[in-house]
Amino acid sequence: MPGTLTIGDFARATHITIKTLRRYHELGLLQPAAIDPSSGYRYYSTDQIPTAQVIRRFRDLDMPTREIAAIVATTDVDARARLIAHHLARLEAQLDQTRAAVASLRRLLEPDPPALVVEHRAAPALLVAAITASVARDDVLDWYSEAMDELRAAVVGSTVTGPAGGLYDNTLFTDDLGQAVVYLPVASPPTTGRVAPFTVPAAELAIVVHRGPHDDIDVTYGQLGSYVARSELTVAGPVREIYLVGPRDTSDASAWRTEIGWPVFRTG
Amino acid sequence: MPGTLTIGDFARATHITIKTLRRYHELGLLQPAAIDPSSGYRYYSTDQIPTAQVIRRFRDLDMPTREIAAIVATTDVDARARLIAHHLARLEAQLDQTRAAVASLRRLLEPDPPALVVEHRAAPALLVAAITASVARDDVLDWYSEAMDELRAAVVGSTVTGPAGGLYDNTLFTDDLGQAVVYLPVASPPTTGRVAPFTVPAAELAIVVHRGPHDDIDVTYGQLGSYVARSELTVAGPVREIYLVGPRDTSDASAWRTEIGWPVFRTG
DNA sequence: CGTGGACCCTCCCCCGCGGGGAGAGTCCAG
DNA sequence: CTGGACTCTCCCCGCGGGGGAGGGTCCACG
Repeated sequence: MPGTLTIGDFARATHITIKTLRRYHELGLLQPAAIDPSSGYRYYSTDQIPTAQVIRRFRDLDMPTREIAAIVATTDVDARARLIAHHLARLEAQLDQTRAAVASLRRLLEPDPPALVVEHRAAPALLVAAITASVARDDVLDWYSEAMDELRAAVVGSTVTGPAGGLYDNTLFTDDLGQAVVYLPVASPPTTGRVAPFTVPAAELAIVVHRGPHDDIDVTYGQLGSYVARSELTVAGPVREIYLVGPRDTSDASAWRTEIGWPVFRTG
Repeated sequence: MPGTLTIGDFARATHITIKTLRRYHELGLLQPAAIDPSSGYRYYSTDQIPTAQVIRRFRDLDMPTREIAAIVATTDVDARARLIAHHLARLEAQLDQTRAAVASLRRLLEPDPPALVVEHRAAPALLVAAITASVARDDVLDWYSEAMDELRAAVVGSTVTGPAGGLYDNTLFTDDLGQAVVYLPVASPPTTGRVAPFTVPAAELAIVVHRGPHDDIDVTYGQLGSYVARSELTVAGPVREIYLVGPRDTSDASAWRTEIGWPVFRTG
């Protein structure tokens, strides 16, 4: 039959491996035009070559096969454009992340360990307006900025009595999933949507201030952690962060200040 | 013991999951400072925190764990720098590839199918200086440029009687691995290093010329493949490419011309 | 000093995307 | 008709990581 290709011919025409073509078939990404019911042989049409090439391009861009399947299955031009745009946005984000990782690696390799100043403080209980949720670690940043927007919107009119902060469950770091709280201290916390009054409990804290963007914050965490271990202290409860200076205050990321508070009590 | 952390403490201090720390241990990437022989408990030293953070940075940059292991195990600064530079080069290449894929995707989605001109030609046998090897598809580009440099060096003094070319086994496209030949036609082919005389066999060819950089070359292959299928022809032997205009001739990639020759014979 | 709850252990299965290879069936030109 | 090229399915492997079961360990509090 003219215009019909065996899987090998199709592989030659598209530069896609036979193995991969078979997988694309079973994933529903690229259905052969015909399958011989007795032999199971796959036969492709020449019309499918352009589709296969589009698939190849998207795979080169690391788009997940499920999304590619959605795109090639969609005839609606707008929906298709939306899917592609979504993926391109993800690529952008990934590029940014790579750039950030490179930069912070450079900083890390600089033989310039800044002095570590750990402060101990007995923090009293604090009444705040808060949003609480169970979050995965990868989602924390997105979740945080959304929640903080909602918080700011909920407290307009009230007097904000201090910098914003957050409490992060230990399991967030050990298991990539845990409770997280973001809060704003206000005189009389409202109850709106996800926003609810909350009392940050009193605690004995070991505190260190992280300077600069958060790409490096694990380094500061590490310093604090090693201080705590050396001082024979033990962790008691969720880690606290207080955002003394943040993106809302200045666009100069190197001026940001984040207080990290580790609830401790003396052991042994 | 001060300065000693359980795996959970270490996870909190480094922001690396317990699961991942255990994997890094069994991969030999990050050995715990001590292991309780009776309980199997892993204990880490605070000194290991910076190492762990370096590992995390490199993983963020998608460096394979084996390479990271090599880096953290090496005390030789130069060797370490070489390893890092190597990975940065790989990241660069990856960025280029992404850019190319995006560009060619855009071209592909433009509804602008250029006219396809397929020529038939009975190519006579041709004596050439050639390098032959079994190559994986991912390595073809690197292999090609190395081999071509070696060829050019081997034929200085001889008269080059035509454009460079290559022969590519079908299994290169169906299985990602196959024989590849690159050649330069010269009057009297030398034998030096990998370079040896070779006779490109006579063949009946279906020929199409690909215009522009090779990012899109699979599209031209697809057009030729679908022509061959519609014409009830069948493939007989390795695909041939002839580099009429290439990077050596002009840096304007859109001016490049590559002849693709598909050995065919009439079927049925 | 006992005990409960938090913590840690190993082991196995899962994901996506792809490759290697065995063993058997199919296709088709000479 | 036959042989060699082609194709089929099935299972295992790689990477880097996650989920969860089942069971042992640690230690502060009562």
